[in-house]
Amino acid sequence: MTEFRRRVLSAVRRIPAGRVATYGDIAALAGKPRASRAVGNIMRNCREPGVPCHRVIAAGGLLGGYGGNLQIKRELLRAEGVEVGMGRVRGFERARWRPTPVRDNRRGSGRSRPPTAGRGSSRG
DNA sequence: CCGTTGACGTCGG
DNA sequence: ACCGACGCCAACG
Repeated sequence: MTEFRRRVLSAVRRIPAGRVATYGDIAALAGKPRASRAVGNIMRNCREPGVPCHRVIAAGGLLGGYGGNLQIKRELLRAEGVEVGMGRVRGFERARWRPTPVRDNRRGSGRSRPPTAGRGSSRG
């Protein structure tokens, strides 16, 4: 059990029913906004009880994957009130879990983009 | 919107 | 310990 791992599981557990979160969000909550992949891996072997890995979807509201049982994932979400379309969540932005509701005075900004380091750095 | 690219972290053989 | 695969994401052209 690594620090990252437990953080991810913890973040997923924090996802309330009727809402969804993306791998990137979970990864970010875990402290690694770039470890979205790792989150997927952790979810894959999601054997931990109480971890609603079905509430974790891909970016853009895409269901993502569920060991090929996307059907199950879809039903689970729908059972919680999350409308799911053709492999995509309806009102994804609405159902997107907001651990930090940016209900600040200013609007439009506030979302700091991660320093996508590497882009054009050393390739090959 | 599509294809390509760079990066993190974990699992399985 | 090494390598490939993965339920991915953001950015560029």
